[in-house]
Amino acid sequence: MNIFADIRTTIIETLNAMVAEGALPGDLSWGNVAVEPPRDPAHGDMATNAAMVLAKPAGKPPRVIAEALAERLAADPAIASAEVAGPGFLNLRLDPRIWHDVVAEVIDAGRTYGHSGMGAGVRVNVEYVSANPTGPLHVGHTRGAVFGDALASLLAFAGYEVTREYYINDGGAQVDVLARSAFERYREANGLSPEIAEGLYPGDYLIPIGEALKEKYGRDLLDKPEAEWLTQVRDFATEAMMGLIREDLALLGVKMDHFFSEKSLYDTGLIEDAIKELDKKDLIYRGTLEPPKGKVPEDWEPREQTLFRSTAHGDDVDRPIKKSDGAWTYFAPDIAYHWDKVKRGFDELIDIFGADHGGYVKRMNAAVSALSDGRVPLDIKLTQLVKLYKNGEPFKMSKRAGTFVTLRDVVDQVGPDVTRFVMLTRKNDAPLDFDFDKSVEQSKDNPVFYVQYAHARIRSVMRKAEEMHLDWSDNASLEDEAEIAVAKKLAEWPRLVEIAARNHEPHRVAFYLYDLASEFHALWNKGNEKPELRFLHEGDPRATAAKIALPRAVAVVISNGLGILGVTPVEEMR
RNA sequence: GGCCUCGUAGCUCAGAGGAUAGAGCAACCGCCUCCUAAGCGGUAGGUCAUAGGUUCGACUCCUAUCGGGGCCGCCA
Repeated sequence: MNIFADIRTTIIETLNAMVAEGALPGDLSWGNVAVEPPRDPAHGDMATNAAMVLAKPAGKPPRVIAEALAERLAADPAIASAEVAGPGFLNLRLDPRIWHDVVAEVIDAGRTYGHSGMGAGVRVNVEYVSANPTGPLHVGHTRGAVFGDALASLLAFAGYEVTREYYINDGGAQVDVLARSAFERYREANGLSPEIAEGLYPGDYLIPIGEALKEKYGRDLLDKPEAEWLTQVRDFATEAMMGLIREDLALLGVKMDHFFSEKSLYDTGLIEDAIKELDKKDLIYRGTLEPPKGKVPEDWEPREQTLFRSTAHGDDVDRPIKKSDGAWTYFAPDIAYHWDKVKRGFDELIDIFGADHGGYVKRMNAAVSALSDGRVPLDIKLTQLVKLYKNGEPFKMSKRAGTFVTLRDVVDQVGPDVTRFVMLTRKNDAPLDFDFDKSVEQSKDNPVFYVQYAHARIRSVMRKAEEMHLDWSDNASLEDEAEIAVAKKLAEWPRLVEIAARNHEPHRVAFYLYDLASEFHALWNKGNEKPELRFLHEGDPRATAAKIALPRAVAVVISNGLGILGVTPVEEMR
């Protein structure tokens, strides 16, 4: 039940009736007709802009249309009143019964309240994290992981068929570097001193890998030339790193449906296939790029390369897909990977990139557009930097000094729930300040606890109600405006889910939960002044059952919302 | 130089083209013999960076400018 959608349907039906009667011309489109909560509650329960958007195409003044619409809508039993206001808004007041229906519906639907049909039959692939398998995940990856995971859950909640996917960059030069770094640790394990040359990965996390290599190979590899051990060590180290990464993801509660190996693309010839596919569309050619404008790299010299005509699909310049030595560029397997996604039949693709990969958005969009002939939309969401603080002071990180903060560091210190919630209380494309101390602070300064606290309060009350052995009722007693306000907020949930899903913006869920918790806390405190508004009424199971329905419904929605964010709703906070 | 992104209260941030732009923090004033005060109510705080444009209507869309951040052939 989405009362905004329901009322919109009523309005559309009424408009169609007006067309049938000749009160409106027949060639109108209802696409821009919106029904939304009014900013000012004094304006009623919901408002529609129908008269204003139809005024011009219908050739009638907005207020004339609004009056006619109002008259008809007022006849609907669900609508208590319809008033024309301002430039042509139609403010609707609903039959108060509707709020009782909402509460009953929430309790009845439980975990499914807010589920939407908007994604029915739509297969969407969400690719996120996709960190190089060369070390543990760090803070930046954490944000992408949380964001992608919440977005995937949100889309699933909205009815989409979602696949969560991780692209393993195990085919490029960086895993060779990993192998060489691991080999030094292997030498170290065998009592030799490691030579961590410039460019190798210095991190301690490779020491156990060196030990494991010694365990497996003894001293056999020590005197062999690189060519003889590189592949084995690389595969071994890559697999170990992916094991590490899976553990990190598990710490955060992130589950992937599918890990896709870049290396597998080389083995299957999919890259050649993908490029052939582009070639068929006349999008591959040999050519020389213009030097970049402005600052020209010192060693720049014109070279003939194999290029993808990405400008034909909205990119700024064509992109090389082969290096001058004939090897594929990084972009080529990416094209193949996305082609594979298209071939697997996804209707929509979503990629989560770090902001530093923003320069790749246009070329990836061009590739998917070309490979799917524009049929499959690709939405690339960029997650901005996370700035770490400790008690208000910037927390310095240095890769060189080895003091970069890992996902594990963060989760160990503040826990997965806080990590997730904090990272979702900001739009993905806005930089995020993350303060280790403030994020675990148990105060209203901290939205996580504010929302959790609302849930805990409700559960506490419900436990006490259990002891009264009452007949749980779905029929809520809603008299006070504070109660109605909470019920109205609950009614907005299905609409919020659709908006958040459509925009690929899970942070809206976090902000909604904060608002809902706020309405709830206000109602709770009103019980101090007006004891009749309390949820528990000692010796009166009937009154208790009626009053407790509303908070029960709130707990359901908070639980559902936190579920999307991947945060555990707590039973108790003491 | 080009592209992307951001610019909203002192601070941190919300805001599907809709009405008088909203929260939290900080400041000030109140509320616990009462279901969890980790809470609530109130006061104060604004040229939505700037200038144009699109239209019934712009914080929102377009153009230009200013400012912060990111990226910019054969690295990933």
